[in-house]
Amino acid sequence: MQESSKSEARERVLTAAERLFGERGYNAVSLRDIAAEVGIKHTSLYHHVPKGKEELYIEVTERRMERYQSGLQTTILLAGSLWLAQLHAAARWLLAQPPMHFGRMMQSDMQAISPEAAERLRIVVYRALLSPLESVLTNALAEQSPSKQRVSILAGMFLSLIEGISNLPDHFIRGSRDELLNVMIDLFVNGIKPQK
Amino acid sequence: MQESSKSEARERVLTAAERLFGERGYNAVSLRDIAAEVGIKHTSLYHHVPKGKEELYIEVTERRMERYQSGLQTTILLAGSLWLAQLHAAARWLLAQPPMHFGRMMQSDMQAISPEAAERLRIVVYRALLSPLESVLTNALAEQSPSKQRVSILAGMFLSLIEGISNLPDHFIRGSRDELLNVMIDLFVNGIKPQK
DNA sequence: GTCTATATGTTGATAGAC
DNA sequence: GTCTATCAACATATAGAC
Repeated sequence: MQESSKSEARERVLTAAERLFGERGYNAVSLRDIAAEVGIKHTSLYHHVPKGKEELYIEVTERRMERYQSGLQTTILLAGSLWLAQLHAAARWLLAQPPMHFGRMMQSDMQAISPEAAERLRIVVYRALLSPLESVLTNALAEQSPSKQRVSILAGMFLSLIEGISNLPDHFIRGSRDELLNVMIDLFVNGIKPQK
Repeated sequence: MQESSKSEARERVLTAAERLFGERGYNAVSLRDIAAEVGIKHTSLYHHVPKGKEELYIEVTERRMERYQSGLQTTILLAGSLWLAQLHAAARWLLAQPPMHFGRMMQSDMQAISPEAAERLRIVVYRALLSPLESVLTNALAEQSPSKQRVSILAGMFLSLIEGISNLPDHFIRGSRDELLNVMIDLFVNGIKPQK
């Protein structure tokens, strides 16, 4: 154990990068910012990530997405066998995480890296977030034996609704985000009309 | 008419800036990009917008939002008196526009400008997009006499669903975006269950 | 693993000629 | 209104010493 092949210095770099990229996005984070957070000079980063900023971004984004996927799956598993409870649990878990900034990732960060890397990452991101939700929705819609296509679309819309809550400026949130979550789930399950 | 106080050269600058900022976001557009589109040098921009890039961004974003507001209102007005038709018309109109990139605006562009300007713009953006939808939803929920609060939230979620469609990578769109629109409206009105 | 020194490019901005 | 010339600041990246 005295030789951690994935050195712990490198781990500190990745952790800092993941946090900063996640919070501010690709363009708004410089290598100097990341290095400063770790307490080293920015040129030292190249020892850990020889190919530079883009490689760093790709690596930490993949890490992050793996954590999203397993976190979501675990949350759903622990929520019991009722799909409505699973849906609530998934939404609550997602809102408890640092904001995804899904729209920014897709429309800003992906544009700033190479097209090939962007295309790969887009798929990774969608798979990580959609597939756990798709399994829940397949249960929810069991009596309708819905198409995989439709399940995917509904899962995407569920994510959009979650993301919308994060995008709201504070002025529009009188109550807590938990209340919004309930309104959101109600909308998703029953549509516009029933207040409850 | 021979003296257009708002000179037409300035107009060309604003038009180019509006398009580029809208497509790529604040950080990804340089003053040189905008100038090149107009066919002038980037230093000439300062004659039209003395305070520089941020002023330019604020001005064109406000313009854009005014057009969104009036476009939405007109669309809804022309859609007849049934709220469901109004909702469809609003959604179709929004999807026919150049993508809003709502999430990117809120999470990336707003972060790149001064906090005071960002706070003002956030409110402008939300008012422009939400208020026309709120009027439709107030009709839709008439029999429930819903709170203004709830109507605002639902309008925001409607926008999130629209935005979600723009954020989807092409791989996830087998059919047309029009089909997605129908699925989306169905979800918004009836919830998850009815296939239709 | 981290440093210093350095190369190279891009950005937003100003001054002043035409 | 547009230009040229110029600037300071900041970015990513490389080479090599310790």
